[in-house]
Amino acid sequence: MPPRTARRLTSFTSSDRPLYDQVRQRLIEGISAGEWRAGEAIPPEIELSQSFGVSIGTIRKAVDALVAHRALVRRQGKGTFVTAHDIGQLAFHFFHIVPRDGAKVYPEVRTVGFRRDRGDPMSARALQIAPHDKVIRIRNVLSLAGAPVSVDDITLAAELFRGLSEKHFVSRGNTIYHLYQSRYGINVLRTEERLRAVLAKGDVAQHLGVAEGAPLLEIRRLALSFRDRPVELRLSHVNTARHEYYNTLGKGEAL
Amino acid sequence: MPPRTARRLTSFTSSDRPLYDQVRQRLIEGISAGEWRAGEAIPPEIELSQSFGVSIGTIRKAVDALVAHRALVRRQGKGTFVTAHDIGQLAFHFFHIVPRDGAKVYPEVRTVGFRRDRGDPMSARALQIAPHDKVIRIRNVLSLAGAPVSVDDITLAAELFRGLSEKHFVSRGNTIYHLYQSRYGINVLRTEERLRAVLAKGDVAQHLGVAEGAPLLEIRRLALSFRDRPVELRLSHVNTARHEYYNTLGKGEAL
DNA sequence: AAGTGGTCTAGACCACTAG
DNA sequence: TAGTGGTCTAGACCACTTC
Repeated sequence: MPPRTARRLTSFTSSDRPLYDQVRQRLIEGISAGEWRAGEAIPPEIELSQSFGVSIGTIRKAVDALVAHRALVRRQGKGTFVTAHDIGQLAFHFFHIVPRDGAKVYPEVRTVGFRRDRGDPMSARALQIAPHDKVIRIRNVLSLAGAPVSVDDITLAAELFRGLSEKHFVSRGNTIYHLYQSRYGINVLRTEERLRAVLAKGDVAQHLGVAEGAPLLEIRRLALSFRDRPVELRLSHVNTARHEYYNTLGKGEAL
Repeated sequence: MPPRTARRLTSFTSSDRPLYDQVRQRLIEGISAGEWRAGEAIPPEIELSQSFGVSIGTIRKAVDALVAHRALVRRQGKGTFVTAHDIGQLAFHFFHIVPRDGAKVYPEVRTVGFRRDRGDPMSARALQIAPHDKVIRIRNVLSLAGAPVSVDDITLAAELFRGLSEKHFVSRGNTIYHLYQSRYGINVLRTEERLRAVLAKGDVAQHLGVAEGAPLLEIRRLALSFRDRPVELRLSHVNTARHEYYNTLGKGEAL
């Protein structure tokens, strides 16, 4: 066996980071750059192993990390694919409003507002854009089993979503993230959410069909892509009379 | 090299589950049974490898899964330890109330109620005990920076926590889970939480120092141990005027 | 120096998918 | 049958901790 140091230098410049970490980084770059798009397969492990000049075990360790982050999915006998935010269980990964009794249902989305605007200081800071850069503001009303449950006010950096228009929001389901991915190549990987209880008022109360002063769950969500790049800011007001926000901390599966 | 099948039979009865899965299961059993207690080290990998009759790589894969679930922590050069729910970052893993502006602070806990009772149907079902089995009910008031923020009503199966008394709750911090672990050998691994917005009333409002009808965040939390065994049911009412519930979905670290 | 976990390799064989 | 990911092994060497 040739000395490892020599081989490492053929593919990677010297670095103190582990090899699998560098491979992981390269895969991320390939996905971000659109080299492999959502739903497409990345090259087979053996091929990656050869082109990167590392062992298959190292490739597997790099891929493992990306699978854990839901950036990739493995399918035995078929290949390893870039995660697609299609309708399906994955759509629920970032949608946590469930009926207090029954089972999960797909939400119906109705877009009631769409306009271009200048960013306010709060949004701009969250989205990491300049204070008065252009933004797109969308208001959606989400219904479950026919009844309105949540009013979502979405803010996007116009820079990232050129050419976005109201007609793109006719699709079924909560998969705006699928739209981001298929049309703009932006993969939402994780979100940060801040929840509070507030009192209903104004048009939000009207949309939800509740009285002013009714208790609502307020959710401020920031959606992030690779390298924690901010993608979307969303302010939701949820009527929790018949629904609730369900969350599981620690790995979801039992040990 | 001897055939793998022969070796496998020396340690494991025939099974279609992967070896690393069986090793993982055995480690879980050892921890649950108190063979290695919280904060203690499990045997070194090479020793496990020999006693289980599998390769070190297989041991590592089994341990990896337990580390991902926070049941174990690795410390290079020292060993692999059963996770201890001591004061520290781990205490925050299940505590998600943060100031809306400032940084995280340790909550001060004051126990204002402790009594033995019979389970109501709801609690009994969640804790998986018979409808009228004995339970322990505790009420804690959590304060951050001196101001009361949350009223927690905790229900425990008396069967699991024999001899528990009010005086055990004098400790600082949110680490009731440390008490469960050190005194009863029960490791809380994950929680399920259901959040709603409600209106303040009665003694809860008084404890929090808010008017009746103020919006509060209600959290119903079920804490689970190995094999999803229910440990604790907790009903919290949080004043989110100056604090909020912070949650991150998808792996917490950036890619 | 001894002992621990962390990284990496090379290769065998199994399980699943597709033509 | 060929190609993919999934499991498992055996062993080398590195990085860190402790004595």
